[in-house]
Amino acid sequence: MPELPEVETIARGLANAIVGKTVASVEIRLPKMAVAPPGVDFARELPGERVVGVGRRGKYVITRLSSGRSLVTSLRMTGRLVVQRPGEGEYKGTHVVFHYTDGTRLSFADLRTFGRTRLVEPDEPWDGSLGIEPLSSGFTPEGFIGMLSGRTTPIKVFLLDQQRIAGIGNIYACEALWDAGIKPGKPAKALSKPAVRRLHRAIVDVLQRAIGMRGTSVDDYVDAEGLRGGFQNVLAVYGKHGQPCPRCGTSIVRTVIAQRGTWWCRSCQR
DNA sequence: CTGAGATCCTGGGGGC
DNA sequence: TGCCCCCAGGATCTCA
Repeated sequence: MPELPEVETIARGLANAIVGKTVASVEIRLPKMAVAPPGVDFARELPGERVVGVGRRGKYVITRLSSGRSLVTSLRMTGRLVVQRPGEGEYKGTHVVFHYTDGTRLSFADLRTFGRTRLVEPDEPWDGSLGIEPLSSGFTPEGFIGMLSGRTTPIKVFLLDQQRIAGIGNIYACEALWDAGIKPGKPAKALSKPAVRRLHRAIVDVLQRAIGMRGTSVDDYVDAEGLRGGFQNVLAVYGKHGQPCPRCGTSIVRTVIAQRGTWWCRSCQR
């Protein structure tokens, strides 16, 4: 499931691969996957648009177009954005295909069809409810302490709330909490200031390390070139039910918090 | 404001 | 071997 590091890796790959290309046509096989403002025909409006940049906000890939419009793509759990050359085979569950004038294509595939790509007008404030970027300079330890104060919600639920911090999903929430030695179910307001500082550092550190390894492929995540990431090889707790904690050797447990699988060490996460 | 629960999907795992 | 059941999981919506 693509989270911030995976989406960052995809966006960087796309920036290398499709900036400067011009859309020739768009094939929409599953209409719900391609969303446009009322009265705008997605497939009809895009031909002729040139890709001028690709970036990321939270878990969204943002493709900026020459008209000033953007394509905002959410991959959810099983979405893939892969650049393909003429003749390359299709991914299963390919629902939207952007064909460029040079013959290459960008395939948006998603087995579970939860993903969406949305055409956004130049001034449309699409990300108003998204929280702070955890790798931005605005995300500070002191600011994080303020965000958590008074909140009774479990710290893990807080980390997953995209309206607070944008981009953290289940994998990196589990890994950061393990790194900081914090119990996932602990109420946010009950964390000591040193614990919040450790968690702040752990979040930034785990996200940066994961970007360095081009993301985590536990399921079917691949980057814009169709390649798997490497961070699944260094995970400490995520999906490690019954295996020894890398820090203390205690068996990792799996519990459920807010309907989500949660892996952690009962011994060194307090 | 806050939180709980439903919803959307399909592949894969468990049970038998 | 095969069939059925159930479940993961991010974002969004409704409801309390």
